[in-house]
Amino acid sequence: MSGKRSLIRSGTTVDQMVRAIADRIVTGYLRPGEKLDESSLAARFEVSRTPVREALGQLSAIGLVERRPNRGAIVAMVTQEYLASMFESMAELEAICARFSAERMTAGERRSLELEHQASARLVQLRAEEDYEYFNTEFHTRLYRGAHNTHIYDLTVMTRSRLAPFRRAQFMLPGRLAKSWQEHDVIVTAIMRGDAAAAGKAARDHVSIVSEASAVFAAADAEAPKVIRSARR
Amino acid sequence: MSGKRSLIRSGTTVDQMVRAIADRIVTGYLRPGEKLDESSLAARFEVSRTPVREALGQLSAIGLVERRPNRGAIVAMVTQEYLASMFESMAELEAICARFSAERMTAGERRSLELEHQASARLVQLRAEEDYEYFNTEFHTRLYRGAHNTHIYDLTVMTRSRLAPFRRAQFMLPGRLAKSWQEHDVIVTAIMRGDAAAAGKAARDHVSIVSEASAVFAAADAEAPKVIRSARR
DNA sequence: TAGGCACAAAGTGCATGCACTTGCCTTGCC
DNA sequence: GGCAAGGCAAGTGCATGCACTTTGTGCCTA
Repeated sequence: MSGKRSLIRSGTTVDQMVRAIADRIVTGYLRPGEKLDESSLAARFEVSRTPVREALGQLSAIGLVERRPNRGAIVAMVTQEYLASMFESMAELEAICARFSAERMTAGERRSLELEHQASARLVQLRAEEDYEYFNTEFHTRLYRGAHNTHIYDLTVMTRSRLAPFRRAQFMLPGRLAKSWQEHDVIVTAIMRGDAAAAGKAARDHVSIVSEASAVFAAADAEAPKVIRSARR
Repeated sequence: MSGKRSLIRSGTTVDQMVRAIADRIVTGYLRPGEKLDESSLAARFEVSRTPVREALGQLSAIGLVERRPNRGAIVAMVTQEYLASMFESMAELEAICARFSAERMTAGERRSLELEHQASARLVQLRAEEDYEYFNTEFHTRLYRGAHNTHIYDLTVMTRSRLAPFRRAQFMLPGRLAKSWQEHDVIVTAIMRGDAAAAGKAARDHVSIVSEASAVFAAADAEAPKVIRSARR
């Protein structure tokens, strides 16, 4: 085993496990409440239980998984109340980022924000949900970076990843694509004007709307946390 | 060894290690840059390296320690730039908490906030830095809780603990005690009025001032990250 | 039939051991 | 005397093993 590993490995084994498991949680492949069995995960990724345990520990430290002593780990289940608090926080964090972005983005950042935003209009016309989803993520990341505050960036990205499992399919709601673009447009305009207050408010409103759109799915998820033992390799 | 442990243990061994190490970091007993040797820590706490490793992993996940693959762990060193970003985030987070507190605190929460605040005036007159420090922490925690948003609470507490090593001795600056109380007073008054905007602004300003006060010490710390191997038991 | 008791199986928690990496120090060479 | 190569000690990374906890299941009893 020792020899084979080095071919696959990029960081340490533990890091890989953290990324692998986090990715499956964030993308919704592993669902809230689902059991995370150490031995199965170890077998699945062809490592021993030790790095799996460490990975689960780290994931629980950042809140993506929940660990009950002697009773194993599950993908973090989130109460409706805590979920709401995360959405609200997200709105506030994005508001801060937008505000700071309006004040601090460099000319280059502003330009590419605007360009990309205009380019994405096409995706809306084409109703290209998948592609727009990708662009949407990029757009928000630009805001986070534009705030020029690394810690806010960290907090925001962290919160977003914890929310990710609950905001899948937000663009499936009819007309959501176009509305999203228009809301982005308000934010971009405010930032280009350097109007911090307006940018903040627009960003907060935007997220609030997304929250409500997502809440539907979140509720559905919470009701039926099907426990599917991941079997395939 | 196996038998003896159970006497001491409260949570799992790993949890204890996390708390123990985090505590030493937050209180400044372990200083930024200081080396965290797995074997020494294991010996010191009379456990094997495994739980120590897991604890270090978790602490690195939340940013309190830094891990270099194959090269051990150190107490997280923070660049001046990142430190500044944390202080700025803190100001924004506290502003959010204060705003929400003004809107959402229950009558009981408002009452006890005000009472405790008034009571602390005595500590200022007595120049009881230590006691005031404790009260100060309580005061801010009340704000975080008063926001009635668990996730914001988590983010804020987390950021505060990461800042803790750098804000020691903030009340040693002459006159800081009285000024701090007055700033709190502005916040309390705004909250009692239910004036969210004013409360937010007052909280932000308050933290900004603390940041500047702390920055002095932070800078001093960063210059001389003495590596002291913790020896006592 | 319901309630509990004991035992078994599964799975977690930690200790230990070994391979590997890193940094330092020595040795030999120019 | 300076410098590179090689070897050594210290320390990390992961695998494995064993003890302990939890949970499920069958059997016994009232």
